[in-house]
Amino acid sequence: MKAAPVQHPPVIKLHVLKDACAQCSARELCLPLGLSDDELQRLDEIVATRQKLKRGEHLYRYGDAFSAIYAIKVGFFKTDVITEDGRDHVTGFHMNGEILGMDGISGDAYTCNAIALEDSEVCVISFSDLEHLATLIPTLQRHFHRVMSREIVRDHGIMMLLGTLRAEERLVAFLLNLSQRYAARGYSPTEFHLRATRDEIGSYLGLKLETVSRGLSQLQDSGLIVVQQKYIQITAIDGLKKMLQHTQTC
Amino acid sequence: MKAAPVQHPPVIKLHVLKDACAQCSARELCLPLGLSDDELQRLDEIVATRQKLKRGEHLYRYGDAFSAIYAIKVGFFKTDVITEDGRDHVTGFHMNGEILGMDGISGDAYTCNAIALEDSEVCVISFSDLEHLATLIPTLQRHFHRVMSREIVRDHGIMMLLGTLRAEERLVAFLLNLSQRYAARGYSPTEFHLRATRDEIGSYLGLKLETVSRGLSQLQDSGLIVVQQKYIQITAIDGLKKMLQHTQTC
DNA sequence: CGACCTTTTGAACGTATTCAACCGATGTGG
DNA sequence: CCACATCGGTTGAATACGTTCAAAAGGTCG
Repeated sequence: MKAAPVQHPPVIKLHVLKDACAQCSARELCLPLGLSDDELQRLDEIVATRQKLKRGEHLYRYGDAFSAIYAIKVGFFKTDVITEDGRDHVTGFHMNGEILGMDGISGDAYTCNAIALEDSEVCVISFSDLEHLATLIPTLQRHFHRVMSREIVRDHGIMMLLGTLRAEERLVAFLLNLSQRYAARGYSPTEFHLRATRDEIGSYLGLKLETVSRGLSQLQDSGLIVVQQKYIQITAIDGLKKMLQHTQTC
Repeated sequence: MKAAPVQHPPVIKLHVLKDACAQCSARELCLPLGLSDDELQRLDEIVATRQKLKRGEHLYRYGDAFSAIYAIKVGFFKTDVITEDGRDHVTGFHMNGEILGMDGISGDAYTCNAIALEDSEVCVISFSDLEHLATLIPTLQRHFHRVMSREIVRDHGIMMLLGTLRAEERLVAFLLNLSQRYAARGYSPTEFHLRATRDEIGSYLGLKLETVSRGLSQLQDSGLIVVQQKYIQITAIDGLKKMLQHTQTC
């Protein structure tokens, strides 16, 4: 709910340097991918502000005026949509290097809520600035299009999950997806903390929280994972993968 | 199961004029939206070819090299994704004015199949040409971003549908969505032909074809619609809408 | 006209949900 | 520091919903 920042060039130069894209650990997963040093610096210049959020805070809300997209620097977010009749549905979990807010472009207002599930920090990228810069740096334009396209492909995957998988398979797909994304960030692919509650996971997977809980217990009983509250350890990743390749019919 | 059609681009130049965006009935829903006459013409120039497809033919397949997006001029398409283990899932139904192929941008290959459900015609838009032109025409760039964003928002809506609605509610949402899109194209919002089979609708909605059939019969018995095979008449659109607003819990 | 595909409908079944009780972890204030 | 309240998670039993299996009717297209 802050007012749009006035256009002072940032005053604290030291922070800018240390926060710059070039120094960011998420660089290889984020917008700067593939840019030259020179181009990177020009992108840096339009990332006017960074914003910190405490656990539970909204980055933006459904209906807020759209003016920026956000790159997650550190932290973990969920996005959810709400229907007229009050039902809500988690549309995604998002970690560092990923871009939030692209849903807002089409109607000049965000169409979902983005909520930090742990203390987080994002880079605020003015969308009009980004579009302008994209006309000057083809690599940036192309990469931004890839990022949007990747979001579409991701959504198709979730639709498939929701449309064709059974409860336990959905959980497995969810865990493997997290595992892979943690791996891509240099974290352990077999050991991590869920930041989301069973209820949030259930909403994301189209299941009730009890079903999520039962599913996790069952995977543990099968010796594939170890669960302790939000702590997850994958003890047989191949076993999990096999559960998804397993053709049910015939 | 037909072999892919051989790649003759249509040779006939005279058609180009008559097929131009300015004359297209889908113009107001398509990429040209908001362009000046001059800009429109420049867009027209990069739409090198139009392509006709018979019912059942693939516009592109999963894995095909990506180089173009497609604007549907006339016709009706479905897109579906296929998993390693053979399950497939319909991710969308698409009508004139809508853009296909944006899933291919991120990985330089299409990630789903696009199949004509009736005889159709599309405009082939070279993506590199489009990106180039977008750097020159900010309105076009902005609008293309809106189109991609709209696709993301649409997908979120489907995820919500698949994650939270019951079988009959999914059907109602599906019918209302079609109704609204037909209305936007100047067709009757209360009377139309389904181009998809019960099986395809079921795949899209995460239901079995029998459930789709039963659901439609039930809506008919409730006096909300009339069904005759693929012909649908909505006799009480407010009644349908009420079914979605109805808060189930408390 | 006949073969095939799509759709409808019924009955039995299975999976996820609902309702409910309980447990454990976390956090707050006296 | 402990008692207590709260929130999140687990587990069981009954229920409901959609699926599966099956048969038959209705369309469509060669």
